[in-house]
Amino acid sequence: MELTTAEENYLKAIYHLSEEGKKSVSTNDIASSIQTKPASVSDMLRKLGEKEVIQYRKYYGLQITPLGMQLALQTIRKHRLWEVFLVDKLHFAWDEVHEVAEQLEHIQSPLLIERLDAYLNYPKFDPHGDPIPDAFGDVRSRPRIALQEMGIDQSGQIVAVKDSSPAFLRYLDKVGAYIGARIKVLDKVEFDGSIEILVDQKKNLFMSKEVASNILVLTI
Amino acid sequence: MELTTAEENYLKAIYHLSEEGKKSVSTNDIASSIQTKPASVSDMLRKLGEKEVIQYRKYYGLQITPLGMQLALQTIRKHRLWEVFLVDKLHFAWDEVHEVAEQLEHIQSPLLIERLDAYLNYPKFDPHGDPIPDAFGDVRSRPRIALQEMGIDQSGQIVAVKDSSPAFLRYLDKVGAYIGARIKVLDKVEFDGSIEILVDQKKNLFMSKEVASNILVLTI
DNA sequence: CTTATTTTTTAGGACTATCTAATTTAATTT
DNA sequence: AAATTAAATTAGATAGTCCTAAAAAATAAG
Repeated sequence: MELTTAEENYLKAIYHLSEEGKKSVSTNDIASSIQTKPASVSDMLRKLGEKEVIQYRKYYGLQITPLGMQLALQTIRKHRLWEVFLVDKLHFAWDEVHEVAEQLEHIQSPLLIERLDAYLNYPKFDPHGDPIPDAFGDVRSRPRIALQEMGIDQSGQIVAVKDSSPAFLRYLDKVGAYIGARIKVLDKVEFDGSIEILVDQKKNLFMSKEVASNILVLTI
Repeated sequence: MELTTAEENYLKAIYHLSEEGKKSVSTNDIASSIQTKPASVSDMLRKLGEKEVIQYRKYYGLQITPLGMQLALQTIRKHRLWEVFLVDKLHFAWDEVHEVAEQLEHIQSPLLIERLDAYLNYPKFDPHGDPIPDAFGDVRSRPRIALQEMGIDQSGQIVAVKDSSPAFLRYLDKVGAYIGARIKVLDKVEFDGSIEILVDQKKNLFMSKEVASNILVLTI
């Protein structure tokens, strides 16, 4: 089954909104997440329903089907592999990759993705720490908690951020709290919720609770 | 100035047909080179004329403008850089790259192409031996002659093929007459026009005149 | 130098994806 | 429960790209 670029973008948006734990995905949510008008979304939902990648009853809402899930994960896989390529090989910065990956993810060539995956050494996470689905769409996402939730003396590895705005990513880069960094909680201040961590066994870092709650850690 | 994917494809086809030495490029030529109908071509020519990438007078023919040339060369640059990437880094075979490069060439990101160029070490030729225009659209194409035209004892380097059909490329690969191979003409048979060459100073190879006239050599 | 043929263009339609404005349905408030 | 508000959908346009069939222009043939 073949989807157009627009259909892939809608389906990806639907998948992401579904994953965010929301009980149901609204037309307006989709419209604002892909910067289009609700009327366009209604049109597309009907089409996606006909293609059976979502189950859709008008006015009642939608549900992504297993087929739709599979297809969305393939697109996400491609997006994240390209991000790894851009950062690891072409030395793009975290906050420069998204727009280009949005284009690259629509290139149709199973062989290309297979080879790219091998070339990048079968990465499991993208530069933002999000897991890369495998060729079958399986995501082995290890349980992650917010840095804010960790206890004193607990150790872990930074694997993702919730807020991936360029400003936030640049801040993290500056202080050395990059994806993959090993950290240990040294102290937590009850009063303001701030936290002190040790990064890579050498650098002490203070963080406000706002920052710490945006950083996801894989605990050891 | 921004062109759509379809416009880029038409312009590229026009550029290539113009380069083939034909005095003028016909609507039918364009139609068959991009596998579409003449009616669609007429439509598009009007649009390309309005965008001033070609000079177009209906029924009289067209001429590519300096602007159009510049844009076509940028697309060709991207196409060929991607081909180098696919072959050098992802180990695609010569005859597997074209279709994928056709898609990749339309990705819009000047930074991406700049970085890709650097990553590939600023290649001057693509895997078929065709020259890669630089960022300004300049092509420094060295004079090349058909292997068939070389004299006995003359040396050179294979830089391109005229006929790049998969079958022909596979044949070349098999006999070791790859792009970049250094060769020397050992003998030429008057009778049938066949030629004997030494490849990489170690392998003797006999070629019919049909094959030899399809191989382009940069003489030393 | 007319007629026939080929080439090219136009006319009109289909399909995708988008929009604004109007309408319909659902949810909320009083 | 009726009225109001919010959300979602449909109607009707527009723009891009392609098509088939018909018409117009240029070229070739008799």
